[in-house]
Amino acid sequence: MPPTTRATLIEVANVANTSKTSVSRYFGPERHKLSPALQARIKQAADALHYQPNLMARGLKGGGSRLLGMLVADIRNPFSVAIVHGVEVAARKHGYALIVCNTDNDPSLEQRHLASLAAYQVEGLVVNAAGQPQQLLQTIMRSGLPLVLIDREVGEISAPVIGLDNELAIDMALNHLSHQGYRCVLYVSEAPEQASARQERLQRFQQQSASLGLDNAILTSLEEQEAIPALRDFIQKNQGVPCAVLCANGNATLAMTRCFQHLEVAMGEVGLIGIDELDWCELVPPGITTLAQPTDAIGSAAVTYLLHQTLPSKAAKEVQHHHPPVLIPRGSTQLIGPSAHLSP
Amino acid sequence: MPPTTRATLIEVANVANTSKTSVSRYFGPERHKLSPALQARIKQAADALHYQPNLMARGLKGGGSRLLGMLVADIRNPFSVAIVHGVEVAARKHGYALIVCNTDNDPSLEQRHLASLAAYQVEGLVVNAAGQPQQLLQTIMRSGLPLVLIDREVGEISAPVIGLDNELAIDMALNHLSHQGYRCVLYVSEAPEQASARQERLQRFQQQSASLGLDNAILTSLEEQEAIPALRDFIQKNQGVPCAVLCANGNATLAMTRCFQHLEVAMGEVGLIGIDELDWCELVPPGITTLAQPTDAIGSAAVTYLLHQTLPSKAAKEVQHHHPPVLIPRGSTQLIGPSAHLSP
DNA sequence: AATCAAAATGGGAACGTTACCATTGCAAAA
DNA sequence: TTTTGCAATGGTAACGTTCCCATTTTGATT
Repeated sequence: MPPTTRATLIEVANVANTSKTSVSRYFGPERHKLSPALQARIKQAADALHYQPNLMARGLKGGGSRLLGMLVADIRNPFSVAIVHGVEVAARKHGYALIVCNTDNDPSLEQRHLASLAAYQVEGLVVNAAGQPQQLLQTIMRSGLPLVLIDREVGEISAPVIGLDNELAIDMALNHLSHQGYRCVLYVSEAPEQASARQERLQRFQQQSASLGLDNAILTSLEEQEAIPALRDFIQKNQGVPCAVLCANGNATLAMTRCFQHLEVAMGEVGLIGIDELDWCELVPPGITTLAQPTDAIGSAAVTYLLHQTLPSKAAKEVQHHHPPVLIPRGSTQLIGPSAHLSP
Repeated sequence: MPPTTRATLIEVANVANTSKTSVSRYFGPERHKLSPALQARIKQAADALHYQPNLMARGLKGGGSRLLGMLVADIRNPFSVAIVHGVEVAARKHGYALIVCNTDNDPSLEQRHLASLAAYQVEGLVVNAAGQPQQLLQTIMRSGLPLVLIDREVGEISAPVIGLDNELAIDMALNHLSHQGYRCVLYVSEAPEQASARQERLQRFQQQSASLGLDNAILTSLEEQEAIPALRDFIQKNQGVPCAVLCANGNATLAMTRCFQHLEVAMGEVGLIGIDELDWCELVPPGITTLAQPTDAIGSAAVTYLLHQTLPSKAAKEVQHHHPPVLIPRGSTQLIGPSAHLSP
């Protein structure tokens, strides 16, 4: 039966008949400096005692806490969860654990979390921001803590932003719609002021829909009172022309799905495509076409970037900042017949 | 401009013209022992230096790491996420941060995570287990680390299990179905061997459906090859009797939704109710009736329990282990007319 | 053999905190 | 006045690790 208290470095050293320094080396990056014989002795002793380094002590002395911190605006948002998952997997692969803090979109909570993450001596910070905690982030960056932003910029902060290749995503969506025969597109997004990604997508949409010769319209509210009439008007104004709706993110897709159902518009007859892949997109008949974000790749890139900052050893190999989406075509962009109309 | 390196206790003490002990007391539970004057001086100094206690050092010395660990079987499962959210909120309320480890249902990963959480000196552990890491958990419990299980038992581990009141949930589901006029029920669950919650639900279903006088059938596979014929047979055998399907969890609901769509069975005409509330349940027309788990309450109860173990000061106030679900009625259990049949 | 460099190992100090015990000051009890 | 007791404060030793430097051992070179 193992003792109730955890074994320490010193105990291992005693059992292995060596010094704490050597044992420390064995568990650190200098193992190769030990003779094979000593290594074997230490391994045996450590196994026998079930030794595990105390990360608090390590973190204290400057060996690094092996902790990464992550700030998430809304942990119940499937996109955020997917990113968390990606970050966690990547962190683990590098021997780091992850403290996840959910801010529930509350800026003051965001501040407190940020402070407490610093208190835990995290070695890097992944931020998927809700508010604009510029000041605090500025301070943190100045303190030398590596920082990476996911999906959206924060004010003037000069930290890298890792996320979807927004321009490519819009291009892919429009190409797909155009290829499927749709000729005019309604773009639906939440208010773009607060989030740089939304702005990029919107701007690219305006450019590209024009250059592809597609009629276009824009809706920047998801409130039913606005969205339902907007959708109805859009369809009526374009009688006879195959219309489609492009949703800038999962929330927009959700809202538009409701609108389609409310107006009893048949998906496909009017096209629907959304950025962000969600569980239910394949369930709502006839299935909603989406552009899935490569969340694992994004998470992994974020961690890679952070660790390159921490250990300048590895040459700052370029980390990819803009990641391409994956098109998942489903029934909602299947135009029935080349010249389908709204029924008269 | 704050210095690039973080202020320490000693620096604060110097500025406030006092000793580190007093500063330490100020940030600990003994603040009241300090005179108001000294408190004010310390506060001023700490604010000026942006002092924040180094939790690594605190954790080392034995003041507690203020960390809780959580093991999640599958972080992309919405139910798990909801629990994580609940635990995180509750932990924060008590001044604790949460390290979330996702095991992706991989038992070996589970073991490694468990070990590493111990290495971080977490003060308590919330486990939503995938495998049956009995041995490791046994060791951990013996080491005195407070442990709480969510949703399912693990082998013989004597840790408390906090989760849904499974019996009540089944009762509520059956009562609802019966009240809506359904007279025979197909119960769908994943293989119940591995998870105690599934067993409890299944057993209660057998008891209660009998005692309510409902015909019943049971399906314990979600594979389409099995599920589709099972559903078809169930409906055909009960021609003329209003039938319903009761899904034991979100996965089952998902699988059955697909089966309904595949067989073109109209929801409502054949009832559908599921345990676990999911985003898309209200989107699939006519909306799927669910029993939502009170995930925040469950998470909060878990944390409360853990902290009561840690600080035996607060009398071990009873923590609730079985939490009642919330019924969310939708169209899928709306029987059209009191004597609806399958269309002939 | 003698010398030297390099490799392998060990000893102590430090990291920032809290726990424990000692000291101080001051008011109430003798 | 003297004692006692309590509240307020301070000093020192841990906690378990890593880092720096000193020491020992090894093996190659003169």
